[in-house]
This record gives sequence, C-alpha cells and structure tokens, in this order.
Amino acid sequence: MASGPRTFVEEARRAQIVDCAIEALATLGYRQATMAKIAKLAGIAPGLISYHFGGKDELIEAVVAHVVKLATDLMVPRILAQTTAADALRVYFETNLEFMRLHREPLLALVEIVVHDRDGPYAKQQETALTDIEKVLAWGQHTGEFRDFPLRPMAIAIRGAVDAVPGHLLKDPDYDLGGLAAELSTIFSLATRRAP
Amino acid sequence: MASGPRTFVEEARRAQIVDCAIEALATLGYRQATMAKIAKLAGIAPGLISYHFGGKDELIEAVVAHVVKLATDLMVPRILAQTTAADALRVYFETNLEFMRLHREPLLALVEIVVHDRDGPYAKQQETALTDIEKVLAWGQHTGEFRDFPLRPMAIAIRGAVDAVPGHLLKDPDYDLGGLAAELSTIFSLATRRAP
Amino acid sequence: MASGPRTFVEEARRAQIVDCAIEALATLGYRQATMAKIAKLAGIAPGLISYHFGGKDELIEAVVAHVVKLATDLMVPRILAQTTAADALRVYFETNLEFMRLHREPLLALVEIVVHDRDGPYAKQQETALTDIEKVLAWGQHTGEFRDFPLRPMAIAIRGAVDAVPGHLLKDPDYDLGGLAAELSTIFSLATRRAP
Amino acid sequence: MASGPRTFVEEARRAQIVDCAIEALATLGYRQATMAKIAKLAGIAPGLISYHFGGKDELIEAVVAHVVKLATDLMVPRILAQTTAADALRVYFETNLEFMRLHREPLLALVEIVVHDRDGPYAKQQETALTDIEKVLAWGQHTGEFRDFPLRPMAIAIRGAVDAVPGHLLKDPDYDLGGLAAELSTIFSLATRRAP
DNA sequence: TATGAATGAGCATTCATTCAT
DNA sequence: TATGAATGAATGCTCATTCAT
Repeated sequence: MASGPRTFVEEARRAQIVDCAIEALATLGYRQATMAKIAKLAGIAPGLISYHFGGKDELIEAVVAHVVKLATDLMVPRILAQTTAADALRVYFETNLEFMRLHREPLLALVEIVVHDRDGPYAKQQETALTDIEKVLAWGQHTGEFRDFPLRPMAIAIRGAVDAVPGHLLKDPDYDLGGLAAELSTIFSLATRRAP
Repeated sequence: MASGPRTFVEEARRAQIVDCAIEALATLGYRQATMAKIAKLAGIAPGLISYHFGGKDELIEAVVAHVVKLATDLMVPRILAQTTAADALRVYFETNLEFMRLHREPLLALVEIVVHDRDGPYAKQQETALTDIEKVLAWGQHTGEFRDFPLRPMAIAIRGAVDAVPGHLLKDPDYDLGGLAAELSTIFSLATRRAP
Repeated sequence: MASGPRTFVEEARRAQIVDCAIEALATLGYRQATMAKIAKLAGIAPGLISYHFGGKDELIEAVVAHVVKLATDLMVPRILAQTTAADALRVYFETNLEFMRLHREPLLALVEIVVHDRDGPYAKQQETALTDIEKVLAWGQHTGEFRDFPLRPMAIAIRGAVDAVPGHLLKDPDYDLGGLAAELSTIFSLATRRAP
Repeated sequence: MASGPRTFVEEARRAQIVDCAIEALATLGYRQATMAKIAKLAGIAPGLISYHFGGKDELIEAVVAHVVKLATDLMVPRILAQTTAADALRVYFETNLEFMRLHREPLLALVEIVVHDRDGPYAKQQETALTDIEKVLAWGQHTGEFRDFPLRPMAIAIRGAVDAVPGHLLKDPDYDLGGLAAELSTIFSLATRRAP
C-alpha cells in the first residue's frame, strides 16, 4: 500500500469505508466499531479495509481528517469573513453548533475517537483548536474589543464549552442548538469584552 | 460476592487494588488498563481481583465511587460554606482545580472511565454535575447577584470549562492550576453577574 | 454470524468441526471436549470455531442437529413403513440399536450433550421422544393389538431401555446389538400385547 | 489427612459437608455445584472441604457412597424379604420409586454425578446394579416363575426403566410414583412370566 | 483489487486447591 | 481443626491482521 497517487476508484473506496466507519462509530460506539462491523456496513471483506488503509489506526486517522475537513470547510470561511473579533467569536460558536446540527454522525464519530484514543492523531488537533481560538482572542485584544486576559484559560473555557455540547446532545438529541449557540455567544461576549 | 461485612485484610486489599486500578487507568488509559495489568501492578494474581470485586465492572464502579468520594469530600463542604452565590461559583472552580492538583491520578482515572463507558454508571453523574451547578446559578439569580440567563447553557459552559482542564493537564502537566482557577472564576463572574 | 447462504468451503469446515466435536465428545467426554481440544483435533486455531459457529453453544446445537438428523433419517422411514403397531414397535428397537451400531461416536456425543446440558435444547427432544413412542402405543391400542395400559409409564420404560444401551455399550463395546434389539422387542411385545 | 479412624467430630463434619454437597448438586446441577458454593451452604471455608476429603473427587465419592447406602438400606431388606422372584421384582420397582419419593435430593445428586463423571466411582456401581437384577431374574427362572430369556437384556431394560424415572421427575415433580411403580411392575411381570 | 477463511494474541472469568495464620 | 486470601491453569471468546486464491 504505497502512499503514492491514488486512482479514482481507490479514492471512492476509501471514501466509502470512511463513511461506514463514521456510521459505525456514531451508532455503535468505539468499542463495537470493529473492522468486521465496518466492513459489513460497507458490504466488503474485512481484509479490504486493511488493504486500503494499512490498518485500523490509519483508518481512524482518515476519519479524523475527513471530519476535521468537513468542519473546517464549514466554519473557517464564515469565521474569517467577520470584520471584528467579537463577531468572529460569535460566529465561532454559531458555526460549531451548526456543524453539530448538520453533521451529527461525523461529529459523534470524532468524539468517540478523540475520547478513546488518548494518544491518537487528534492530540495535535486539540492543540490546534486552542491556538485557533487564541488567534481570535489576540485579534480582539489587539483591536481593543476585548479586555486584557491571558489567552490560554479563555481558550480552554471556550473550547470546553463547545466540547461539552456533543455529550449533552447524546442525552437530549432535540436540544435547541441555535439557542445554545446564542447563549454561549453571550456568555463569552460578556467574559471577553472590554469592561464598559 | 455478597457485600457483607468485610475484614480488615480484605478492605486493605480492595483499597490496594482500587489504587492500582487508578494508576493503571491514569497512566495506561482505559483500554490498556486490563485486569492482568492491574494485577501485575498490585503484584497479585489476576483472579484475585475477581475474587474481591466479582468482576471488572464492579472494580470500575468501586474506582468511581472512591474518586467521587474523594472529590466530594474536598469540594462540597467548602462550596457550601460560602454565603454568596458568586463566592460559591468562585470556590467551585477553585476546589475543582485544587482536586485536580492534589489527586491527579484519581482524576485522570475517573475521566478515562466516564469517557469510555458511554452507558456506565457515570451517566447520571454527569447530569448530577450539571444540576448542581444550576442550583448555584439559580441561587445567584434569586439573590439578584446574577443576571437573568437560562440555566442549562451556562451550566454546560461552566462544566465544559472544568472538564477541559484534565485534557489540557495531560499535555502540560505543570500548568498553573491556581492561576487557571482564578481566570475561570473571572470569566464566569463576568458572564453571570448582573450588568453594572 | 448471520446464517446466510454458506460457501462450499465454509460448509466443509463446519462439517469437519462438527465431526471433530463429535469425536472429542465421544472419546473425551463433555467436560474435556473444550474448544481448544476440538480445534486441535481439527488442526485449526481455536478462534476459527467461534468464527464459523459464533460460540460453543451454537456448535453444540449444530452437533445435536447433525446427529438427530442422522438418527431420524435412518429410523423414521423404516418405522413409518410398518403396517402394524407391533411391527412399528419392533422396528423402533431395531432401528435405534442399528443406529447405535452404525454411528456409535455420534450417538455417544449426543448422549454426552443431552445428559450435561440440563436446560439445553435437548429438553424438548426428550419429551418429543416420549410422545413419539406414545403415538405408536396409542395406535396399537386403537387397533386392538395392544392391551389397555397408561401410555406414559410404558413409554418411559421403552425409552429408558433404549437409553440404557449406550451406557452399556461404553463398558462392553462388542456387545451383540442385534441380539439385544431382538430381546427388547420380545420384552415389550409381551408387555404390550393384548393378553391371549 | 490419614484415612485412619475418625473422631466423632470429624464424622459429623463430613456428614454435614456431604449433605450440603447433595443439596448443591440437586438444586444447582453438577457444574454449578462448586466447592465454594458447597462450602457456603455449609457455612464453612472452602479449604475445609479439601481438608476433610482431600479433594473434590473424594467428596463426590463420599456422596455416591452415602446415597447408595441410603438406597441399599431402604431397598435390599425389603427385596430379600420376598419369597418369590416375582414378588422380589415387584418390590424392586416399588422400593426404587419409594426411594425416589423419600430421598429426592440425594437421588438427583447421584444422577448428576453418574451422568457427569463418566469415569467416576459410579461405573462399578452400574455393573453391580445390573448383576443384582440378574440374580433376581435367575432366581425366577430357577423356580420356574419366569420364562427363559437371556438375563442381560432384561436387566438392561429393567434398570433402564428405573433410571428413566428421575429425568421424568425433573420435568414433572408431582408425577404419581406409586402408580408408575405399579405399571412398571406389571410391564415386567408380563415380560418375564412363564407364558400361560 | 477483492475475498473471506484463518490466525494468534489478548481478554475477563471460574475454580479446585494451597497455605500462612 | 478451621479460616479465607491467594494462586495458577484453563475456558470461551473477540478482533485486527494476514494470505492464498
């Protein structure tokens, strides 16, 4: 399985397998999402997954990359389109929760992975997520929109709030994500703004 | 194993096994924390764990109970001692992070368990954690300390911020938890207070 | 393992495993007939049995089904071909013991299973065996060949006599089964016939 | 654990353990009748059984001896008191089923053992049971009460009929054993008597 | 490319037995 | 005599991975 250029057919297979892995992870949970179950969902032989991905670790990695790209494509342009840091932060919450609404299965799959593979490929992802938030915060401090506060704690709080949503979603799938996004916006708007 | 009265020796063994389970969970992660590994850590035969706990499920349950008690004993009295909701919320962050500082391994073990056993005995624990926060928030709204906001989103944000700390701690074990507690206090003080 | 259509190779493996399970049960007894021993007999890895049968229970079930079919195919047509109840009863003994002669290992395996899994799938089998005999007896009473007697005790005696043979066979493998069948026929002919 | 003369206390302990083993075997079945369960029933430590009996095998042996003695004491005198072979055969059935009625638990325990420990201490017991029956049959043939028939097949049938009763008893505990004894008597009276 | 039969290591658990007290 | 904690081998089972076809 050389990691060279891939044919169209191979890409299609990989995409199909990733989709089925996501479905398995989201509906069955990490432990039950075995190669055999994923292969069955895809209607292919178990060995074919190893053939295309080299092993389970690489498949998981591919799933992470896929979901992260899904999220990034949805969120980043809309965040970057904002002209103030405050707006960017608001849209950060909005797009994050919008993503959860639109792509619940990929989200849940990602959560399963992040939570189970403690030393998996997500680790750097977590750090990236924090520094991305910190960029927005630094921007707001630079423009004077935001008060002076250490970046990391605020980033941890923001990311923690967002990460808490999927767990809540599992128990209450019909929770109003739009309303929640608005509230989180308000909370961190109050927490970040330069005091009046 | 009937849960009858236990001898001193048995109680000591159980405590030792729980400690080793915590160490295994914290250092190896949930998946690698097998009965064999825990037994090896304790320097005993694997079957002895089943002898004392009946099975892995009960061991995990005992670990959860132990850590929850550890946390509760540390946090609850200090929180209840506060006379204002704002203070209670501040102490909530302080004691949570103080617990993480004093009992890092038990904390990490608990996180591993909570996060992996999606349908385990922790589920109600999570909900309890949220409603406990909501009680403090409702108190502050009642006394007029806090502004008017829906309880659940704020509770999710607060709990999310706290839950984000252990993950951060894994990558940066020397992070200043006291400073972090102070910042989180400030953040949610600003977010909850009645606007000036 | 969904019980979908099976390939030729799989069917062959299953048959081989069933055969080895029969051999293990017959020669080693129920307790020693472990998955590992059966696998060793078959020259395969232990896990492969679970792969093909899902678990030990299903393997046992398959063995029972196989042996019962073997016995049924041999006995039922010949019994049903009789025109009198007395002949049917005679042929019942003859075919039962003929089966024991031709298929000693499968017989012994079945006995091991039936006798050990007190609450297994054999239970109804036992009752079926009795009611089958009772049908023949009722037939003979209806035609006037047989005297009037309660069906169940006679059925118990007949079935008991047949079931006693395998145990005897274990200690005296060369016992004359043909002669034994003739004697049992005579015994129950005398016991059932309308008194002269 | 020298097998020398035993103290009174030791005999009492052994008897208690045998009783509890019988209860465990009869109510839980062979596989569930572990040393630990038997010890729990007796209210003693598991190791004490090994201390008194040397091991499980010897305990089982002791149970068999105890139950056989129970049966023998009940049956043999009454059978020997008969003055004709026909009466002896009748009383054989009566006392066998009487034993089953009076000592159901010991009976069921014995059946469990006989059936599970294929090569246990019961083997010779089985043969003894057959030759005992054959003695009665030979007596009847000698006095002219019984017709001429080979002893072994008749003994097998008789013993088989008796052995079939416990299995039936498990499914229908209230079955009329007195009536069943009478019917079995009749059946084998007809089968053995010199033709009129 | 694709199959699916096969492997082998690892899992939790059970249980007769042992042994220091 | 008696305890009960402790052992160690064995059991059925799961699953990622391999490999001949």
